[in-house]
Amino acid sequence: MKLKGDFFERDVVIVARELLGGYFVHKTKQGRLVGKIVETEAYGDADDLASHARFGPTPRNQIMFGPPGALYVYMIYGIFNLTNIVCGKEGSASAILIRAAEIIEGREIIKANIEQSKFAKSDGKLATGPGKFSLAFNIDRTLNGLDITKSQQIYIEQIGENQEPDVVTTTRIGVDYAKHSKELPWRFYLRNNPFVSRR
DNA sequence: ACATGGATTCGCT
DNA sequence: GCGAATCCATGTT
Repeated sequence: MKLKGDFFERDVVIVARELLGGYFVHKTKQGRLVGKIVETEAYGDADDLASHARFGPTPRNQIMFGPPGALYVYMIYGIFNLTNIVCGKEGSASAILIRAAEIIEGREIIKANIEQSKFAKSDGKLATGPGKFSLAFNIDRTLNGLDITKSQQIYIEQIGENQEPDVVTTTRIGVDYAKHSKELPWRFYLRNNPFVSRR
């Protein structure tokens, strides 16, 4: 079933873990793209020195302060877009970075999407990293603010699993600048899944 | 107005 | 392990 607003209106760290195994769905003009989420990171409010919210509300990050279930998409290094989902109550700032997915449906379309970029390669690995995930699933900044709990175009399905997933909890990638916050165990991935971006 | 540097990826060493 | 590619948000002057 599709995830609704109350799922995202909770602590970002809890939601980040529970998102693992969910199916990210984007219905594009070319066809349906579906990926199983295998790696996430949680980003918090002003106390989290790795989060865009650390400076308070700004034009770029204002969507993080809005209602849960919204997409937060921004450009990094002038090259890639990164896909996040806003969590917590309206007025609080937090979001989950989707870092990697296992392709379930739309592989050929996704390959073509990735080949459009000068800086990503489609051979072998398709959505193994946040930049490649966004490319693969056609997520760009025009979708910033889209409510995935109401959209028919983009949503996340929770699949009923027989058993609890085996989750690895560790520190986040690429946040060495974040002083003490870089030690927070806010990265989650499915153990032994080959599509996780790094060990 | 200006300077800085990043929630990345790939290729070369 | 390191540097380049390349845009723009943010903090500082």
